[in-house]
Amino acid sequence: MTTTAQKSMQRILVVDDESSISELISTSLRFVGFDVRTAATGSEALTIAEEFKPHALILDVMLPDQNGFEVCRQLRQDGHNVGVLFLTAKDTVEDKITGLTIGGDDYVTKPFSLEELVARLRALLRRIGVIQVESDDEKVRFADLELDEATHEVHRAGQMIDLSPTEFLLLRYLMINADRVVSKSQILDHVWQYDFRGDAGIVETYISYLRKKIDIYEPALIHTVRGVGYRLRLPARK
Amino acid sequence: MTTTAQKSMQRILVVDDESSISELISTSLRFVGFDVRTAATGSEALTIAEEFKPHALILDVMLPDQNGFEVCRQLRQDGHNVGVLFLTAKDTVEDKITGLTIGGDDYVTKPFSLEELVARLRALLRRIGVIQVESDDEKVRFADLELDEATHEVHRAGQMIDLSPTEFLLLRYLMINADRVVSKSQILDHVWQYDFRGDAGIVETYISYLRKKIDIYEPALIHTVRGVGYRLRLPARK
DNA sequence: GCCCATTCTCAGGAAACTCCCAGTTCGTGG
DNA sequence: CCACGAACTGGGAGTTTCCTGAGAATGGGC
Repeated sequence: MTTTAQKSMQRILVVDDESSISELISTSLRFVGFDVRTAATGSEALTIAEEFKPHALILDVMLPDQNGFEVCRQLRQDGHNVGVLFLTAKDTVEDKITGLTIGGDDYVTKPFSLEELVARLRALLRRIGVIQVESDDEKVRFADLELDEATHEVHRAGQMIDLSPTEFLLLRYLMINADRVVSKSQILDHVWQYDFRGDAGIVETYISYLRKKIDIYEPALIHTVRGVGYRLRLPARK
Repeated sequence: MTTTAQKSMQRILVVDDESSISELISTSLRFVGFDVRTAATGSEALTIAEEFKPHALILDVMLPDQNGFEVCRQLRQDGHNVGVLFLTAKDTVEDKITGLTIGGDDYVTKPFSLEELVARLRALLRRIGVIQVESDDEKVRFADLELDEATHEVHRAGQMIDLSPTEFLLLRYLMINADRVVSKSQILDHVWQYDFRGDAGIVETYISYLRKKIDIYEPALIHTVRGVGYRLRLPARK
Protein backbone atom coordinates (compact mmCIF):
# COMPACT_ATOMS: atom_id res chain seq x y z
CA MET A 1 0.00 0.00 0.00
CA THR A 2 1.45 3.29 -1.06
CA THR A 3 1.07 5.13 2.17
CA THR A 4 0.81 8.66 0.95
CA ALA A 5 0.91 9.88 4.49
CA GLN A 6 0.65 13.55 5.09
CA LYS A 7 1.94 15.06 8.24
CA SER A 8 -1.52 15.93 9.44
CA MET A 9 -2.89 12.41 9.15
CA GLN A 10 -3.54 10.27 12.19
CA ARG A 11 -1.88 6.88 11.97
CA ILE A 12 -4.04 3.91 12.90
CA LEU A 13 -2.90 0.31 13.15
CA VAL A 14 -5.67 -2.22 12.62
CA VAL A 15 -5.01 -5.66 14.06
CA ASP A 16 -7.34 -8.52 13.23
CA ASP A 17 -6.74 -11.97 11.83
CA GLU A 18 -9.88 -11.99 9.71
CA SER A 19 -8.79 -10.19 6.60
CA SER A 20 -12.36 -9.29 5.65
CA ILE A 21 -12.73 -7.36 8.88
CA SER A 22 -9.42 -5.57 8.77
CA GLU A 23 -10.07 -4.68 5.16
CA LEU A 24 -13.52 -3.34 5.88
CA ILE A 25 -12.13 -1.20 8.66
CA SER A 26 -9.05 0.02 6.85
CA THR A 27 -10.97 0.92 3.70
CA SER A 28 -13.41 2.87 5.72
CA LEU A 29 -10.78 4.65 7.80
CA ARG A 30 -8.68 5.55 4.79
CA PHE A 31 -11.72 7.00 3.18
CA VAL A 32 -12.35 9.32 6.09
CA GLY A 33 -8.75 10.43 6.09
CA PHE A 34 -6.66 8.22 8.32
CA ASP A 35 -3.30 6.71 7.50
CA VAL A 36 -3.85 3.00 8.06
CA ARG A 37 -1.73 -0.12 8.37
CA THR A 38 -2.92 -3.60 9.16
CA ALA A 39 -1.52 -6.58 11.01
CA ALA A 40 -2.92 -10.09 11.36
CA THR A 41 -1.13 -11.22 14.51
CA GLY A 42 0.07 -9.79 17.78
CA SER A 43 3.76 -10.09 16.98
CA GLU A 44 3.25 -8.54 13.57
CA ALA A 45 1.44 -5.70 15.28
CA LEU A 46 4.37 -5.08 17.61
CA THR A 47 6.82 -5.09 14.73
CA ILE A 48 4.83 -2.67 12.63
CA ALA A 49 4.08 -0.41 15.57
CA GLU A 50 7.81 -0.04 16.12
CA GLU A 51 8.34 1.86 12.92
CA PHE A 52 4.83 3.05 12.10
CA LYS A 53 4.29 4.68 15.48
CA PRO A 54 0.50 4.73 15.32
CA HIS A 55 -1.56 7.19 17.28
CA ALA A 56 -4.09 4.48 18.00
CA LEU A 57 -4.71 0.78 17.53
CA ILE A 58 -7.87 -1.02 16.64
CA LEU A 59 -7.17 -4.33 18.19
CA ASP A 60 -9.08 -7.58 18.18
CA VAL A 61 -8.84 -9.22 21.59
CA MET A 62 -8.86 -12.65 19.96
CA LEU A 63 -5.69 -13.10 17.99
CA PRO A 64 -4.06 -16.35 16.84
CA ASP A 65 -0.82 -15.95 18.77
CA GLN A 66 -1.64 -13.91 21.86
CA ASN A 67 -4.58 -11.95 23.10
CA GLY A 68 -5.06 -8.29 22.46
CA PHE A 69 -4.59 -7.21 26.03
CA GLU A 70 -1.15 -8.73 26.05
CA VAL A 71 -0.23 -6.90 22.86
CA CYS A 72 -1.44 -3.71 24.42
CA ARG A 73 0.55 -4.33 27.60
CA GLN A 74 3.78 -4.93 25.68
CA LEU A 75 3.30 -1.86 23.58
CA ARG A 76 2.88 0.30 26.63
CA GLN A 77 5.89 -1.34 28.22
CA ASP A 78 7.95 -0.40 25.20
CA GLY A 79 6.96 3.16 25.87
CA HIS A 80 4.37 3.61 23.15
CA ASN A 81 1.87 6.20 24.16
CA VAL A 82 -1.00 4.84 22.14
CA GLY A 83 -4.78 4.66 22.45
CA VAL A 84 -6.46 1.34 21.92
CA LEU A 85 -9.91 0.51 20.63
CA PHE A 86 -10.54 -3.14 21.36
CA LEU A 87 -12.76 -5.33 19.23
CA THR A 88 -14.51 -8.06 21.13
CA ALA A 89 -17.10 -10.67 20.41
CA LYS A 90 -20.40 -9.78 21.92
CA ASP A 91 -20.28 -12.67 24.38
CA THR A 92 -16.88 -11.81 25.80
CA VAL A 93 -17.06 -11.58 29.55
CA GLU A 94 -17.74 -7.97 30.41
CA ASP A 95 -15.38 -7.65 33.34
CA LYS A 96 -12.47 -8.71 31.18
CA ILE A 97 -12.92 -5.49 29.32
CA THR A 98 -14.17 -3.04 31.86
CA GLY A 99 -10.87 -2.81 33.71
CA LEU A 100 -9.11 -2.04 30.48
CA THR A 101 -10.97 1.02 29.45
CA ILE A 102 -9.33 3.15 32.09
CA GLY A 103 -6.60 4.81 30.11
CA GLY A 104 -8.91 6.48 27.65
CA ASP A 105 -9.16 3.20 25.81
CA ASP A 106 -12.48 1.86 24.65
CA TYR A 107 -14.00 -1.21 23.09
CA VAL A 108 -16.54 -2.04 20.42
CA THR A 109 -18.32 -5.36 20.10
CA LYS A 110 -18.47 -7.35 16.90
CA PRO A 111 -20.43 -7.03 14.78
CA PHE A 112 -20.27 -3.25 14.77
CA SER A 113 -21.45 -0.54 12.42
CA LEU A 114 -18.86 1.61 10.70
CA GLU A 115 -20.46 4.81 11.93
CA GLU A 116 -20.07 3.64 15.46
CA LEU A 117 -16.52 2.44 15.04
CA VAL A 118 -15.34 5.70 13.53
CA ALA A 119 -17.18 7.76 16.12
CA ARG A 120 -15.61 5.81 18.95
CA LEU A 121 -12.17 6.04 17.38
CA ARG A 122 -12.49 9.78 17.03
CA ALA A 123 -13.64 10.10 20.61
CA LEU A 124 -10.65 8.08 21.73
CA LEU A 125 -8.18 10.18 19.79
CA ARG A 126 -9.77 13.25 21.27
CA ARG A 127 -9.46 11.92 24.80
CA ILE A 128 -5.81 11.02 24.48
CA GLY A 129 -5.16 14.43 23.04
CA VAL A 130 -4.16 13.45 19.52
CA ILE A 131 -6.89 15.39 17.84
CA GLN A 132 -6.66 19.00 18.79
CA VAL A 133 -10.20 20.08 19.27
CA GLU A 134 -10.83 23.47 17.76
CA SER A 135 -13.87 24.42 19.72
CA ASP A 136 -14.12 22.33 22.80
CA ASP A 137 -17.49 20.69 22.19
CA GLU A 138 -18.22 17.50 20.36
CA LYS A 139 -21.44 18.49 18.70
CA VAL A 140 -22.85 18.09 15.25
CA ARG A 141 -25.30 20.76 14.20
CA PHE A 142 -27.67 21.33 11.37
CA ALA A 143 -30.33 24.01 11.34
CA ASP A 144 -31.94 23.91 14.79
CA LEU A 145 -30.82 20.33 15.27
CA GLU A 146 -28.03 19.59 17.68
CA LEU A 147 -26.47 16.20 18.30
CA ASP A 148 -24.01 15.74 21.12
CA GLU A 149 -21.49 12.92 20.69
CA ALA A 150 -20.40 12.99 24.28
CA THR A 151 -23.77 12.86 25.98
CA HIS A 152 -25.60 11.14 23.15
CA GLU A 153 -28.29 13.77 23.42
CA VAL A 154 -30.25 15.30 20.59
CA HIS A 155 -32.08 18.59 20.65
CA ARG A 156 -34.30 20.25 18.17
CA ALA A 157 -35.43 23.82 18.73
CA GLY A 158 -34.20 23.54 22.29
CA GLN A 159 -36.31 20.48 22.99
CA MET A 160 -34.64 17.28 24.06
CA ILE A 161 -35.42 14.33 21.84
CA ASP A 162 -35.10 10.76 22.93
CA LEU A 163 -33.67 8.46 20.29
CA SER A 164 -32.86 4.77 20.22
CA PRO A 165 -29.26 3.80 19.37
CA THR A 166 -30.02 3.09 15.74
CA GLU A 167 -32.05 6.23 15.35
CA PHE A 168 -29.13 8.18 16.81
CA LEU A 169 -26.60 6.69 14.39
CA LEU A 170 -28.91 7.24 11.46
CA LEU A 171 -29.55 10.86 12.33
CA ARG A 172 -25.86 11.39 12.85
CA TYR A 173 -25.08 9.93 9.45
CA LEU A 174 -27.66 12.18 7.85
CA MET A 175 -26.30 15.22 9.66
CA ILE A 176 -22.72 14.52 8.71
CA ASN A 177 -23.89 14.30 5.12
CA ALA A 178 -26.25 17.22 5.46
CA ASP A 179 -27.51 18.58 2.18
CA ARG A 180 -26.20 15.66 0.19
CA VAL A 181 -28.33 12.78 -0.99
CA VAL A 182 -27.43 9.48 0.61
CA SER A 183 -28.81 6.26 -0.82
CA LYS A 184 -30.44 3.57 1.23
CA SER A 185 -27.52 1.25 0.54
CA GLN A 186 -25.04 3.84 1.74
CA ILE A 187 -27.03 4.21 4.90
CA LEU A 188 -27.24 0.48 5.33
CA ASP A 189 -23.50 0.05 4.84
CA HIS A 190 -22.57 2.74 7.33
CA VAL A 191 -25.21 2.72 9.99
CA TRP A 192 -26.12 -0.94 10.27
CA GLN A 193 -23.87 -3.68 11.53
CA TYR A 194 -21.75 -5.18 8.79
CA ASP A 195 -23.43 -8.56 9.11
CA PHE A 196 -26.94 -7.28 8.61
CA ARG A 197 -28.61 -9.48 6.05
CA GLY A 198 -32.01 -7.88 5.61
CA ASP A 199 -32.98 -5.60 2.80
CA ALA A 200 -32.77 -1.84 2.55
CA GLY A 201 -36.43 -1.51 3.46
CA ILE A 202 -35.45 -1.30 7.09
CA VAL A 203 -34.06 2.14 6.35
CA GLU A 204 -37.53 3.33 5.37
CA THR A 205 -38.87 2.19 8.70
CA TYR A 206 -36.21 4.05 10.63
CA ILE A 207 -36.60 7.17 8.54
CA SER A 208 -40.24 7.00 9.47
CA TYR A 209 -39.35 6.69 13.17
CA LEU A 210 -37.01 9.64 12.94
CA ARG A 211 -39.56 11.79 11.21
CA LYS A 212 -42.04 11.16 13.93
CA LYS A 213 -39.51 12.39 16.45
CA ILE A 214 -37.73 15.25 14.78
CA ASP A 215 -39.97 16.37 11.95
CA ILE A 216 -43.00 17.00 14.11
CA TYR A 217 -41.40 20.43 14.24
CA GLU A 218 -41.49 22.87 11.36
CA PRO A 219 -39.90 22.87 8.92
CA ALA A 220 -39.40 19.23 8.00
CA LEU A 221 -35.71 18.47 7.51
CA ILE A 222 -35.70 14.89 6.26
CA HIS A 223 -36.56 14.78 2.59
CA THR A 224 -37.04 11.84 0.27
CA VAL A 225 -35.38 12.02 -3.11
CA ARG A 226 -37.45 9.45 -4.90
CA GLY A 227 -35.44 6.77 -6.62
CA VAL A 228 -32.21 8.06 -5.12
CA GLY A 229 -32.24 8.29 -1.36
CA TYR A 230 -32.71 10.71 1.49
CA ARG A 231 -31.43 14.12 2.22
CA LEU A 232 -31.32 16.46 5.19
CA ARG A 233 -32.07 19.97 4.10
CA LEU A 234 -33.66 23.27 4.89
CA PRO A 235 -36.44 24.50 2.64
CA ALA A 236 -36.15 27.55 0.42
CA ARG A 237 -32.68 27.09 -0.88
CA LYS A 238 -31.26 29.93 -2.86
CA MET B 1 -7.00 -0.92 -29.49
CA THR B 2 -4.88 2.06 -30.24
CA THR B 3 -4.72 3.55 -26.85
CA THR B 4 -3.93 7.12 -27.68
CA ALA B 5 -3.61 7.88 -24.04
CA GLN B 6 -2.84 11.38 -23.04
CA LYS B 7 -1.36 12.12 -19.69
CA SER B 8 -4.48 13.80 -18.47
CA MET B 9 -6.80 10.92 -19.27
CA GLN B 10 -8.30 8.79 -16.57
CA ARG B 11 -7.68 5.10 -17.11
CA ILE B 12 -10.67 2.81 -16.68
CA LEU B 13 -10.64 -0.97 -16.82
CA VAL B 14 -13.96 -2.50 -17.78
CA VAL B 15 -14.45 -6.12 -16.74
CA ASP B 16 -17.43 -8.06 -18.01
CA ASP B 17 -17.73 -11.38 -19.80
CA GLU B 18 -20.58 -10.26 -22.04
CA SER B 19 -18.77 -8.55 -24.85
CA SER B 20 -21.84 -6.57 -25.82
CA ILE B 21 -21.89 -4.95 -22.42
CA SER B 22 -18.20 -4.21 -22.15
CA GLU B 23 -18.25 -2.80 -25.66
CA LEU B 24 -21.21 -0.62 -24.96
CA ILE B 25 -19.51 0.75 -21.90
CA SER B 26 -16.05 1.18 -23.34
CA THR B 27 -17.30 2.92 -26.47
CA SER B 28 -19.27 5.30 -24.37
CA LEU B 29 -16.44 6.00 -21.96
CA ARG B 30 -13.93 6.57 -24.73
CA PHE B 31 -16.29 9.02 -26.29
CA VAL B 32 -16.44 11.09 -23.15
CA GLY B 33 -12.69 11.09 -22.85
CA PHE B 34 -11.52 8.13 -20.80
CA ASP B 35 -8.69 5.81 -21.63
CA VAL B 36 -10.33 2.40 -21.57
CA ARG B 37 -9.25 -1.22 -21.55
CA THR B 38 -11.44 -4.27 -21.22
CA ALA B 39 -11.12 -7.72 -19.70
CA ALA B 40 -13.50 -10.67 -19.84
CA THR B 41 -12.34 -12.60 -16.80
CA GLY B 42 -11.03 -11.92 -13.35
CA SER B 43 -7.54 -13.20 -13.99
CA GLU B 44 -7.30 -11.23 -17.19
CA ALA B 45 -8.36 -8.18 -15.25
CA LEU B 46 -5.58 -8.68 -12.73
CA THR B 47 -3.00 -9.10 -15.45
CA ILE B 48 -4.04 -6.01 -17.34
CA ALA B 49 -4.35 -3.95 -14.19
CA GLU B 50 -0.72 -4.76 -13.42
CA GLU B 51 0.58 -2.76 -16.34
CA PHE B 52 -2.35 -0.52 -17.16
CA LYS B 53 -2.69 0.83 -13.64
CA PRO B 54 -6.27 1.99 -13.96
CA HIS B 55 -7.71 4.75 -11.81
CA ALA B 56 -10.97 2.85 -11.56
CA LEU B 57 -12.60 -0.42 -12.50
CA ILE B 58 -16.05 -1.13 -13.76
CA LEU B 59 -16.46 -4.65 -12.59
CA ASP B 60 -19.23 -7.16 -13.06
CA VAL B 61 -19.74 -9.13 -9.88
CA MET B 62 -20.59 -12.23 -11.93
CA LEU B 63 -17.53 -13.39 -13.81
CA PRO B 64 -16.79 -16.82 -15.26
CA ASP B 65 -13.72 -17.58 -13.19
CA GLN B 66 -14.14 -15.73 -9.92
CA ASN B 67 -16.50 -13.15 -8.56
CA GLY B 68 -15.88 -9.46 -8.73
CA PHE B 69 -15.37 -9.00 -5.02
CA GLU B 70 -12.50 -11.42 -5.10
CA VAL B 71 -10.88 -9.55 -7.99
CA CYS B 72 -11.29 -6.33 -6.07
CA ARG B 73 -9.80 -7.83 -2.93
CA GLN B 74 -6.74 -9.10 -4.76
CA LEU B 75 -6.17 -5.81 -6.51
CA ARG B 76 -6.25 -3.92 -3.25
CA GLN B 77 -3.96 -6.48 -1.69
CA ASP B 78 -1.48 -5.92 -4.48
CA GLY B 79 -1.44 -2.31 -3.49
CA HIS B 80 -3.60 -0.89 -6.24
CA ASN B 81 -5.33 2.17 -4.97
CA VAL B 82 -8.28 1.89 -7.26
CA GLY B 83 -11.97 2.76 -7.11
CA VAL B 84 -14.48 0.17 -8.14
CA LEU B 85 -17.90 0.55 -9.69
CA PHE B 86 -19.61 -2.81 -9.45
CA LEU B 87 -22.23 -4.03 -11.89
CA THR B 88 -24.86 -6.26 -10.37
CA ALA B 89 -28.07 -7.85 -11.56
CA LYS B 90 -31.08 -6.17 -10.07
CA ASP B 91 -32.22 -9.35 -8.41
CA THR B 92 -28.86 -10.06 -6.83
CA VAL B 93 -29.48 -11.10 -3.28
CA GLU B 94 -29.18 -8.12 -1.02
CA ASP B 95 -26.50 -9.64 1.16
CA LYS B 96 -24.18 -9.87 -1.81
CA ILE B 97 -24.18 -6.17 -2.36
CA THR B 98 -23.82 -4.91 1.17
CA GLY B 99 -20.60 -3.15 1.88
CA LEU B 100 -20.12 -1.90 -1.62
CA THR B 101 -20.51 1.75 -0.81
CA ILE B 102 -17.89 1.82 1.90
CA GLY B 103 -14.60 3.08 0.56
CA GLY B 104 -15.91 5.40 -2.07
CA ASP B 105 -16.91 2.43 -4.16
CA ASP B 106 -20.39 2.20 -5.62
CA TYR B 107 -22.56 -0.13 -7.62
CA VAL B 108 -24.99 0.11 -10.51
CA THR B 109 -27.63 -2.47 -11.29
CA LYS B 110 -28.08 -4.02 -14.71
CA PRO B 111 -29.70 -2.94 -16.85
CA PHE B 112 -28.38 0.58 -16.44
CA SER B 113 -28.42 3.70 -18.55
CA LEU B 114 -25.14 5.08 -19.82
CA GLU B 115 -25.82 8.48 -18.38
CA GLU B 116 -26.18 7.00 -14.97
CA LEU B 117 -23.11 4.83 -15.30
CA VAL B 118 -20.91 7.71 -16.36
CA ALA B 119 -22.29 9.98 -13.68
CA ARG B 120 -21.63 7.41 -10.99
CA LEU B 121 -18.16 6.75 -12.34
CA ARG B 122 -17.34 10.44 -12.26
CA ALA B 123 -18.67 10.75 -8.74
CA LEU B 124 -16.49 7.83 -7.73
CA LEU B 125 -13.36 9.28 -9.27
CA ARG B 126 -14.10 12.52 -7.51
CA ARG B 127 -14.51 10.81 -4.17
CA ILE B 128 -11.31 8.84 -4.37
CA GLY B 129 -9.52 12.01 -5.35
CA VAL B 130 -8.51 11.17 -8.90
CA ILE B 131 -10.34 14.06 -10.43
CA GLN B 132 -8.97 17.16 -8.89
CA VAL B 133 -11.86 19.41 -8.17
CA GLU B 134 -10.74 22.89 -9.16
CA SER B 135 -12.87 24.83 -6.78
CA ASP B 136 -16.38 24.24 -7.80
CA ASP B 137 -18.34 21.25 -6.70
CA GLU B 138 -20.41 18.74 -8.50
CA LYS B 139 -22.53 21.07 -10.56
CA VAL B 140 -23.43 21.32 -14.20
CA ARG B 141 -24.44 24.74 -15.47
CA PHE B 142 -25.92 26.21 -18.56
CA ALA B 143 -27.31 29.72 -18.81
CA ASP B 144 -29.36 30.22 -15.66
CA LEU B 145 -29.80 26.49 -15.25
CA GLU B 146 -27.94 24.71 -12.52
CA LEU B 147 -27.94 20.98 -11.87
CA ASP B 148 -26.34 19.66 -8.71
CA GLU B 149 -25.21 16.04 -8.65
CA ALA B 150 -24.72 15.87 -4.91
CA THR B 151 -28.06 17.22 -3.84
CA HIS B 152 -29.91 16.13 -6.96
CA GLU B 153 -31.37 19.59 -7.16
CA VAL B 154 -32.08 21.64 -10.24
CA HIS B 155 -32.48 25.39 -10.23
CA ARG B 156 -33.49 27.80 -12.88
CA ALA B 157 -33.22 31.51 -12.27
CA GLY B 158 -32.83 30.74 -8.60
CA GLN B 159 -36.02 28.74 -8.43
CA MET B 160 -35.91 25.14 -7.30
CA ILE B 161 -37.34 22.71 -9.80
CA ASP B 162 -38.54 19.27 -8.91
CA LEU B 163 -37.69 16.56 -11.43
CA SER B 164 -38.36 12.84 -11.64
CA PRO B 165 -35.34 10.53 -12.04
CA THR B 166 -35.71 10.23 -15.80
CA GLU B 167 -36.30 13.93 -16.23
CA PHE B 168 -33.16 14.56 -14.23
CA LEU B 169 -31.04 12.25 -16.40
CA LEU B 170 -32.48 13.69 -19.58
CA LEU B 171 -31.82 17.26 -18.54
CA ARG B 172 -28.28 16.43 -17.57
CA TYR B 173 -27.69 14.78 -20.91
CA LEU B 174 -28.96 17.88 -22.66
CA MET B 175 -26.86 20.15 -20.49
CA ILE B 176 -23.69 18.15 -21.00
CA ASN B 177 -24.34 18.37 -24.71
CA ALA B 178 -25.42 21.97 -24.53
CA ASP B 179 -25.45 23.79 -27.85
CA ARG B 180 -25.18 20.55 -29.77
CA VAL B 181 -28.06 18.80 -31.45
CA VAL B 182 -28.77 15.37 -30.02
CA SER B 183 -31.06 12.98 -31.82
CA LYS B 184 -33.88 11.12 -30.19
CA SER B 185 -32.09 7.83 -30.65
CA GLN B 186 -28.95 9.24 -29.08
CA ILE B 187 -31.01 10.32 -26.14
CA LEU B 188 -32.66 6.95 -25.96
CA ASP B 189 -29.29 5.19 -25.99
CA HIS B 190 -27.81 7.30 -23.24
CA VAL B 191 -30.62 8.18 -20.92
CA TRP B 192 -32.75 5.05 -21.06
CA GLN B 193 -31.69 1.64 -19.84
CA TYR B 194 -29.94 -0.31 -22.58
CA ASP B 195 -32.68 -2.93 -22.67
CA PHE B 196 -35.46 -0.46 -23.34
CA ARG B 197 -37.62 -1.82 -26.13
CA GLY B 198 -40.07 0.97 -26.73
CA ASP B 199 -39.85 3.52 -29.48
CA ALA B 200 -38.23 6.93 -29.51
CA GLY B 201 -41.58 8.61 -29.06
CA ILE B 202 -41.10 8.41 -25.34
CA VAL B 203 -38.43 11.06 -25.69
CA GLU B 204 -40.99 13.52 -26.99
CA THR B 205 -43.09 12.90 -23.94
CA TYR B 206 -40.22 13.58 -21.59
CA ILE B 207 -39.09 16.64 -23.49
CA SER B 208 -42.60 17.88 -23.04
CA TYR B 209 -42.45 17.20 -19.31
CA LEU B 210 -39.16 19.07 -19.07
CA ARG B 211 -40.43 22.06 -20.96
CA LYS B 212 -43.34 22.38 -18.64
CA LYS B 213 -40.95 22.52 -15.76
CA ILE B 214 -37.99 24.51 -16.98
CA ASP B 215 -39.18 26.43 -20.02
CA ILE B 216 -42.02 28.15 -18.24
CA TYR B 217 -39.28 30.71 -17.70
CA GLU B 218 -37.98 33.04 -20.40
CA PRO B 219 -36.17 32.44 -22.59
CA ALA B 220 -36.97 28.89 -23.65
CA LEU B 221 -33.82 26.77 -23.70
CA ILE B 222 -34.99 23.48 -25.17
CA HIS B 223 -35.28 23.77 -28.93
CA THR B 224 -36.55 21.27 -31.44
CA VAL B 225 -34.48 20.77 -34.56
CA ARG B 226 -37.11 19.31 -36.76
CA GLY B 227 -36.17 15.96 -38.28
CA VAL B 228 -32.92 15.87 -36.36
CA GLY B 229 -33.34 16.14 -32.63
CA TYR B 230 -33.15 18.57 -29.76
CA ARG B 231 -30.77 21.22 -28.71
CA LEU B 232 -30.23 23.20 -25.56
CA ARG B 233 -29.32 26.74 -26.42
CA LEU B 234 -29.69 30.40 -25.66
CA PRO B 235 -31.50 32.52 -28.23
CA ALA B 236 -29.16 33.64 -30.97
CA ARG B 237 -27.92 37.15 -30.30
CA LYS B 238 -27.29 37.89 -33.92
C1' DG C 1 -37.85 -14.54 35.30
C1' DC C 2 -40.50 -10.78 33.64
C1' DC C 3 -41.04 -6.33 31.53
C1' DC C 4 -40.01 -2.94 28.39
C1' DA C 5 -37.34 -0.78 24.76
C1' DT C 6 -35.71 -1.86 20.52
C1' DT C 7 -35.08 -4.11 16.23
C1' DC C 8 -36.87 -6.07 12.25
C1' DT C 9 -40.38 -8.09 9.00
C1' DC C 10 -44.38 -7.72 6.45
C1' DA C 11 -48.21 -6.04 3.99
C1' DG C 12 -51.72 -2.63 2.54
C1' DG C 13 -52.30 1.65 0.61
C1' DA C 14 -50.89 6.11 -1.24
C1' DA C 15 -48.26 8.58 -4.28
C1' DA C 16 -45.04 9.11 -7.90
C1' DC C 17 -43.38 7.62 -12.09
C1' DT C 18 -43.03 5.43 -16.64
C1' DC C 19 -44.89 4.51 -20.78
C1' DC C 20 -48.26 4.23 -24.49
C1' DC C 21 -51.93 6.02 -27.17
C1' DA C 22 -54.57 9.14 -29.73
C1' DG C 23 -56.00 13.58 -31.07
C1' DT C 24 -54.08 17.89 -32.22
C1' DT C 25 -50.83 21.26 -33.66
C1' DC C 26 -46.90 22.67 -36.20
C1' DG C 27 -43.55 23.15 -39.97
C1' DT C 28 -42.19 22.32 -44.58
C1' DG C 29 -42.21 21.15 -49.35
C1' DG C 30 -44.94 21.00 -53.28
C1' DC D 1 -52.62 27.12 -49.71
C1' DC D 2 -52.72 22.28 -49.13
C1' DA D 3 -51.04 17.89 -47.71
C1' DC D 4 -48.26 15.17 -45.04
C1' DG D 5 -45.13 13.80 -41.81
C1' DA D 6 -43.12 15.25 -37.46
C1' DA D 7 -43.68 16.84 -33.02
C1' DC D 8 -46.59 18.12 -28.95
C1' DT D 9 -49.45 17.05 -25.14
C1' DG D 10 -53.38 15.35 -22.28
C1' DG D 11 -55.19 11.22 -20.49
C1' DG D 12 -54.74 7.12 -18.29
C1' DA D 13 -53.23 2.21 -17.33
C1' DG D 14 -49.76 -0.36 -15.18
C1' DT D 15 -45.79 -0.47 -12.38
C1' DT D 16 -42.57 0.93 -8.88
C1' DT D 17 -41.32 3.23 -4.83
C1' DC D 18 -42.25 4.84 -0.50
C1' DC D 19 -44.75 5.28 3.93
C1' DT D 20 -46.54 3.50 8.01
C1' DG D 21 -48.97 0.56 11.31
C1' DA D 22 -49.03 -3.90 13.46
C1' DG D 23 -46.89 -7.47 15.45
C1' DA D 24 -43.16 -11.02 16.18
C1' DA D 25 -38.51 -11.66 17.87
C1' DT D 26 -34.65 -10.18 20.49
C1' DG D 27 -32.19 -8.71 24.40
C1' DG D 28 -31.01 -5.93 28.43
C1' DG D 29 -32.31 -4.26 33.05
C1' DC D 30 -34.54 -4.79 37.29
